[in-house]
Amino acid sequence: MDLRHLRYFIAVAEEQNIGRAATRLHISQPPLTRQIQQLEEELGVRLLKRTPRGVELTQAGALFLDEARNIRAVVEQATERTQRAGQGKLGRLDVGIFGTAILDAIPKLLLAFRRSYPEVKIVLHTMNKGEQIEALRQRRITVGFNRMLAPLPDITTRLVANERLLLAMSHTSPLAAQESVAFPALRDHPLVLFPTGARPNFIDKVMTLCHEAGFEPIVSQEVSDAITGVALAAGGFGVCLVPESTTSLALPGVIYKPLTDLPHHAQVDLSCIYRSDDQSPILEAFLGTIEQMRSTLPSGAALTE
Amino acid sequence: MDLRHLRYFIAVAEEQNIGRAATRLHISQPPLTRQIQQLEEELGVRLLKRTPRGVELTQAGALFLDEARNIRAVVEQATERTQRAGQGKLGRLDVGIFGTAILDAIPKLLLAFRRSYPEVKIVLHTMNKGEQIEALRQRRITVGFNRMLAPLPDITTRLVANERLLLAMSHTSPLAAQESVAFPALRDHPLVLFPTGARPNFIDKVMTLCHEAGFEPIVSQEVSDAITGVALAAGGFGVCLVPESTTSLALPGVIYKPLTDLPHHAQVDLSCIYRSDDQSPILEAFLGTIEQMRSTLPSGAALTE
DNA sequence: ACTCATCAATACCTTTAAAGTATGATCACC
DNA sequence: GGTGATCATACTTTAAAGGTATTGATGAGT
Repeated sequence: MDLRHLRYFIAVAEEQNIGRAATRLHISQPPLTRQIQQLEEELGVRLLKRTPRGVELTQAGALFLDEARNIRAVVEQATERTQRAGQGKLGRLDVGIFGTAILDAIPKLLLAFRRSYPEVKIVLHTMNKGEQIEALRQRRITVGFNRMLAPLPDITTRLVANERLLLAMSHTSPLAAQESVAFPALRDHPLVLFPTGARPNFIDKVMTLCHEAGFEPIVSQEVSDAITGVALAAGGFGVCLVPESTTSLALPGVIYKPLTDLPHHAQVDLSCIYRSDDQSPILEAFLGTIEQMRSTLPSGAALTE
Repeated sequence: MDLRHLRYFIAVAEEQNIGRAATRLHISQPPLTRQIQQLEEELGVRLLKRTPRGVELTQAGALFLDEARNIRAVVEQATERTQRAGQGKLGRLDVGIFGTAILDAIPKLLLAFRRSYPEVKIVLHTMNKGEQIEALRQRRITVGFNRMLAPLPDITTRLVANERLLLAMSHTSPLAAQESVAFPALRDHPLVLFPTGARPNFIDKVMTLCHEAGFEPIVSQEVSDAITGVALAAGGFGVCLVPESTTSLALPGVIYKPLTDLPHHAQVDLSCIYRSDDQSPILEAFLGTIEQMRSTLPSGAALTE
């Protein structure tokens, strides 16, 4: 049986006349007669009763007419859904994010994407840098977000935003009175650093900046993530260098101060990563959304990749 | 798009390899490649990613695989249901019955049919003789039950049962003391007759029997149906001749007595009627059930049609 | 009762498209 | 850098759908 048989049968059933149905189908009458005979033979069921004025449906034929119309609708829907999936409009996007990536840029991006592609289900997976790479390779996620990614052959990195560094501290800190803080002044203040974990990381970056400024920092504590770092700073453990987006994290007693006397490269990137060979239209769509969002993301617009 | 395309695509998706899928489908590899390309082109969607080791599904392909399997299942079910309908095992049987046909034979028949064909929905329509003929011609019912049907060219009549006549009366009736009643004795007793309506009817039959026995009956009352007739008899309006199956109607104060001295043809038929040109397998099945039930129906077994 | 009109079915031919054969291109894997 | 596996392409064969002409059946109208 063929979809053609169904189409033909529906036409014949609706016209109650093989000749008229043939005209409607833009074929001649004899082949239509044969196709219907074929269908009846294959099913082993008489679908039509031939009368001198045309044909009429048997009970089985009436039932099959319903079924045929249903099948036609199911096929149409399947086609349409598949086409939407092929255009990246329908499906699922698994995103790997790190703990504090939930701040600022990424929610904005995901909301913008969801607005454009409401039928794509976004699933978030919290995982660290190494886990993201692993998950990308195993296709458990389609895209990941992270900072300071080392280049890899099979994973493409794409800069989403570049953020300035700020200093988080307790409002009781001796630096709290200043409008801004000169970076070299940090030589005399204990630092809370994060994140521990896969290298290179933000701790390495801060250490390098200090060395470039000609001092060895006093490390008060190394912690796993930004939230813990800011919390310790609030508790008086020291000051904590953070990416600008972290200011969304308004813990009680925490204040953020801009830094001066920093080199131009003293910024921290936020990038997304995906498999280099991934052709998925949903990924395409997501990267397109990032492109459109660039101007609204911190510094991103001003930077080349 | 064709069901063949779906079948082929499912095989390819399952084998993840066009060559192997071709083997499984008992065709060679190139036509299969082409059919898949055709499918992709028609949908405008890339369903497979070609790799050196075979093929793998894209997201859209994975979705289409689900859809294709679903369509296949829907088509299979449609086929099966249609075939059952063609065998009279699935569908609907509209039956016309008269008021007191609900007694005895007809319920037995309907129950037996439902046991053999549980997926045929039986719909009962209470209507009199004329309405049944009309409803048959308009296809609102497939089969009707009635008594004393005049032959018609487009309606076939088939005897289901032949019932003896009994006499219904009040337990206070002067005839109540006898074990049985000789028919000619009715000349002195007022009769309740039924049914009024389309001729020939049971009233005509009773009148003829009286005339044949050499008397003009005293007609106490003519009523529309057996229930009313028996009820009036119970109320003392007279005695009432009824078909044997009416004894299922145990109204308070009613007793039934056998009749003697009656000619052999003093029986009343119960027949079913259907359109002579009706080839419906459900009707076939129902007539088959009647055939099987004959021996258990009153006198039916002993009679030719 | 007979003819005509209508419609489905059949016979036979044409055209389209699916299946087969042979071969080429690509890429991992030794 | 060959070798084997896999998909794609070119070309031929075959099967099946479609077209034309005609027949057969049946009911309506004269």
